[in-house]
Amino acid sequence: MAANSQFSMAVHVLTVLARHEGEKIKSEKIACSVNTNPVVIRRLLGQLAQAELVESQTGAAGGTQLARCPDQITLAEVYGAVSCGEVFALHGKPPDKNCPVGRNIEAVLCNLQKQIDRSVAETLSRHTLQGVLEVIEQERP
Amino acid sequence: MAANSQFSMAVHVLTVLARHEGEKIKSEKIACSVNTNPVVIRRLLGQLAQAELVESQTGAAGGTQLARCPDQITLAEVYGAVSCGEVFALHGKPPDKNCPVGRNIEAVLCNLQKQIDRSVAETLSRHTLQGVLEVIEQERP
DNA sequence: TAAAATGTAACTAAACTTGTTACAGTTATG
DNA sequence: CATAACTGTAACAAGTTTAGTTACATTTTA
Repeated sequence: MAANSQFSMAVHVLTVLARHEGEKIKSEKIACSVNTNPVVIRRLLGQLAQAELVESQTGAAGGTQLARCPDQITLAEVYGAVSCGEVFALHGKPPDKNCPVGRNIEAVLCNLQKQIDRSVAETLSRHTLQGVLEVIEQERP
Repeated sequence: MAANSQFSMAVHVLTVLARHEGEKIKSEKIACSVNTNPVVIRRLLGQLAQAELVESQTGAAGGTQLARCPDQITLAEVYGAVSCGEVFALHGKPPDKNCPVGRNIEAVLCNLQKQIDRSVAETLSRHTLQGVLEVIEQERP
């Protein structure tokens, strides 16, 4: 189970909201499409709300809707919102500082990590939620 | 603890080997620099050997050395060898196929995943072990 | 005031990574 | 040839993370 599919879920959730722009959607309805528990969805929506990608309303007749038009939400923002963390982890325990490699490798890896993060962000910023929605609508058999 | 630092460890291990080209290095010596257990290193070396990046010799006076020159080993190969898996995971449970989004979202995400993998590989292929080694040697105070 | 929704805390279960011990197999060397 | 010194690998424990679930306080509509 442990594999972090939050980004996948987030894109899914936002796409469902995008298909119903203007409407307020209940967490239970989204959960049904994602095939999970409504609480899992609400937790995820909390993160997306913090990133100001969605807006929720409590109370009866409450629900969630997009905070912006789908063509103004890039997948890079979504990725940043759910903060999947880094692509690879640095050393758990600190390396031996008596060894030249151990002393300097972390800086190298940290730099590498930043390059990869930028590269991933750049790739994702080329996609918008609108683009995803269009593929979905178009691919419907 | 659970965060997959195998790529970091692999780069570390290979850099240590690169610093001693031609010599056979014992897993215990590497483990000392990485600050972990020799068995962890040997497991990692097994993966690197399968990818033909290193060669090990058993028995007394055994050890491991690089299978190629450091300038002919890219970090993309290293990343591939330890197979950290994908940057994000697809859905755990399959989405609801009655919903248009649930029916088609996986294809979209899968495609996205491939794009990101390519992007990461492209970034990493710009770095060689030789390059890492030079930074390490140069940064020594 | 009651019903219906979100927000959130707490707990469980499953999966994964790392660390550790133990031991079989291999090889150099006295 | 016997021993010491390595690698390779299996098996297990411990810690962390994710997802799922239950429960309940809070908010809002009707």
